[in-house]
Amino acid sequence: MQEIRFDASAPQVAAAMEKAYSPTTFEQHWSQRWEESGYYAPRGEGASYCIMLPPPNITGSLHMGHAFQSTLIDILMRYHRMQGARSLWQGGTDHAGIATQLVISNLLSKQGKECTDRETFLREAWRWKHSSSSTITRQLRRLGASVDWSRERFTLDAGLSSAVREVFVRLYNEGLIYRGQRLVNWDPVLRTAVSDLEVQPREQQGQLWYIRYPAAAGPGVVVATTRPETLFGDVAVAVHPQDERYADLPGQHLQLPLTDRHIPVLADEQVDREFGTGCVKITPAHDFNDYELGQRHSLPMRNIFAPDASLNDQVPEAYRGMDRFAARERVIQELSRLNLLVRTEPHALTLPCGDRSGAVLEPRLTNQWFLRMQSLAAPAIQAVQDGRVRFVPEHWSRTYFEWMYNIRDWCISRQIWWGHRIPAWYDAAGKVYVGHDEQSVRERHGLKGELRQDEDVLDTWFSSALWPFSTLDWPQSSADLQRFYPTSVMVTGFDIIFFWVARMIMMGLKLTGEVPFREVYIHGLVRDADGNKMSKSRGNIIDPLDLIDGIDLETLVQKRVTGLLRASDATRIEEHTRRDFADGIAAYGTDALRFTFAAMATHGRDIRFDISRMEGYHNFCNKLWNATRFALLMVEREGSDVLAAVAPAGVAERWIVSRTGVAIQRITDAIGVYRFDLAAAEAHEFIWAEYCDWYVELTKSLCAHAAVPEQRQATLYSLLRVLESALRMIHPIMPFVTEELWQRVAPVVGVSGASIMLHSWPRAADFPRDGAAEAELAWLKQAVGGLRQLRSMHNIPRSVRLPVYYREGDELEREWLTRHTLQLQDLARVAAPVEQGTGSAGVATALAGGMVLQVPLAGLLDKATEMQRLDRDITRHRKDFSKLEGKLANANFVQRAPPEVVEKERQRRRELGAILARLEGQRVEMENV
RNA sequence: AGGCGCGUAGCUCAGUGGGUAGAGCACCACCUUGACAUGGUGGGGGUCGUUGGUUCAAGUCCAAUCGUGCCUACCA
Repeated sequence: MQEIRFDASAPQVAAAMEKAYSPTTFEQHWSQRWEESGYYAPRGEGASYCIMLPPPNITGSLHMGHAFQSTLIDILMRYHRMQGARSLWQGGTDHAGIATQLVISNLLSKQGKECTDRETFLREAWRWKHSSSSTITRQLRRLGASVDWSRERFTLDAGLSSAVREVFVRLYNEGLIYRGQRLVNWDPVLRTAVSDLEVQPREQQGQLWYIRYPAAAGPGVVVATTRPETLFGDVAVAVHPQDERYADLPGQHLQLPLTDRHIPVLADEQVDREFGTGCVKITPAHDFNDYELGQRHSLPMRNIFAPDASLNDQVPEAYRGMDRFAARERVIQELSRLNLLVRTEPHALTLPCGDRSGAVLEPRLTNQWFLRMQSLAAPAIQAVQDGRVRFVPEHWSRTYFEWMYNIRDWCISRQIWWGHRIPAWYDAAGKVYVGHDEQSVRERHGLKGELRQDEDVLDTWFSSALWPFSTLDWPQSSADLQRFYPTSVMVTGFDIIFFWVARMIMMGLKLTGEVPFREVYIHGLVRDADGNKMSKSRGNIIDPLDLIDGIDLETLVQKRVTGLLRASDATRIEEHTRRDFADGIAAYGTDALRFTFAAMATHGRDIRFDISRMEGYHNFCNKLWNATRFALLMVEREGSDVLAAVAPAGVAERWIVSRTGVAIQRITDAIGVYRFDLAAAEAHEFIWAEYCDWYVELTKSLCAHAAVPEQRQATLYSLLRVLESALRMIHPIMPFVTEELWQRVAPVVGVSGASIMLHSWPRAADFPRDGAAEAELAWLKQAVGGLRQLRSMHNIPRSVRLPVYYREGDELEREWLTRHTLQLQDLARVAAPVEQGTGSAGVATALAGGMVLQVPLAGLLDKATEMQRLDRDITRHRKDFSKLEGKLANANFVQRAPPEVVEKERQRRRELGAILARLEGQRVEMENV
């Protein structure tokens, strides 16, 4: 589909451009156009390049982390697409079991619907999913994310669900999945088990209670505990076998307070003699350490909690049905009354909390499904060790190894409804059968009687771990699977190395025999300007779309203070918001946001989002916009086809071409090593500091003085040609503005194509390095800079042209002076022409290489100012010079440093010496004026 | 307790095989010049946390130390 939106030969193109960059006028247009035209789909026959979008949660809306990550992925996708790779960004969403079930339950209870059966709940859940799950994908489109939406997947899709069952069956048949009664982290609010990774440790100031357990005869012992209510689950008290204080205790029995039970004292090395009294109560059903100790000593397990962590019928009648925390109070009261509470002391402890519910978790003995990890981990460790999977930055592999070496079995069953139901069936006798579906189970095992499917669903991360291949039709060996798997790189935050990366590698290797991705690029986490994590409760969240579209202060305040968990936070949040965003947020546009993300994507782990930085990059967009407007205006003014240019390129053209090649190479290299910050910095530097500040300015001068139209055309051709390539080299970072401008620029230089995003990546080889031109321009810049400084320091108004004479300088420099005399006039406001000077009395000087540019004081310049300026320069140079002298006087340096380094320093000393001599001579003369 | 980071200009951060410390923002001065005041020109500002070591040479390598952050484990 060929589409030329602008006819560059029509004179109104540039004139029709808005004077100021205004992203809202075109961004959405292009994002729709690209998607409708199918540009996001893989194309061409190049090598495959594939990235899996870490599937966002269907409950979610786009936050800064998503926006940041998607920007980085999109930079990679657009870059590789332009490099000619057959590129696929596979997108989709995750059903997020617990999170979604929570959202929907809340929704239903708000509507007054109490949902007590699975079928109704799932019907509601799917209805909700269909109506609102596209929020985040819509938002991703606004970012310009070039995801191939035609292949969008959802973890509960039929195909992906079938893959999940297939994996479950295979791993079960191999004995890697097993069911058993184990102590697991139990969330009493959600009433489900969760895995170790879903536990959020939270520090809290608690208490340590010292409780006396009387012996049948004698005083008994004192134990220390942070959870007195669990004493009802006690089955023993343990001491260290070498603890002399209690040497005679093991074997004796104690009276368990508040009950009529007696429990034994036993000896175990696990006991820490230093802690508390050195006697520890053992509650195997409610503590992980006690559980292990219980196993060793074959102790009974007494489960005293119901699923909601209220006390069950294993406790004295008075406590039954009581909430665990109420029970704690009651236990303490009672013990105190019975004089069994010896003392209480404050104690800092870390409580395990559910990452979704926030509830304090209880270790609880339940039947769960587990995945054995040891044998899966070994090859996954190997894959990273031998480089089949490479972490960037490399040090994250340490974190990965650390976790993998100490891996524990994964509890994969959840007692909720929303998710992949476990494909296991029980017969009347409770015997379990695992298979794809009930039918196949019956056939395989010849079962006639009633079968009941397991009520549990799988942990969401179980299906996420399969995402790199389940989205590509695995277990079918599809063409896409062949082509795109293993995928190229996984882009994600360090917070989910374990959740995602590690499990994907294990599952990928186990089920496909291949790693799921060859590289893992770990990016930092976006924080606010003060380095705090962004969160609703802190009220420091920024919605990426507000940065794109803008938002006024009042709306922003409202947005931040509604829906808070604690209403008391509202005042503080409002205050901070009014302070930090006094004028609201301007509509900066997607490209400015993306450029900011790229610029911040260093290899550190915290990314502080600074809105002033974004404002600067929005200005950069404007700069680019206006540079293009200027270039097109120049072409229009010329009124002829710049392609007809026949004159050989001048030195300025050769220079900008050379610099363009360098910029392309640097950006290419930076993206290759995931240094988006360096790529952004290079683009910024090249476009602003080289193209705009120098080449555009030179163009004005060159065109104004061109003797023949052909010269002008040659200059303008380079102006446009370089711009066209510059647009391409920053397209991956800023897709919208580059497309909008490229559509206008490309036709002028004979580059055709439907879209910049389908065009090729610029090649450095097309912009050859030109050392001679670079040296010459460096000289010119130095000359201009010197004269400008002189003007500025002496406060000479712009309107006054400087009379300038030259002295010294070699033949080459005199040639350069002649060649650029007009540019010197225009850029440094020099009065033409620059003649050879006759003396040095009464002049201020600027140095350009070996040449001295003189400006007569003649009432223009102030002697005292000039003396000051000279002194400043002399001081600086002398400091450098003496440092160099010292270095070169050091025999060790001269002997041991590489000869080329020594030579370089000698050369520098010569130059510096010459400069210093001139400055000092100048100073003597100035003094005599 | 173990692991991993970070400490460079007022702020946010670069600094690539050791060889002249950089950018953006902020600040000061001047300038509405025909792409852009969302701009231009010039300028000020850092003994690179501290101490020691290796080296001819250390922001960079090594060790120690201080500060700070995160992760994992433990916490009766």
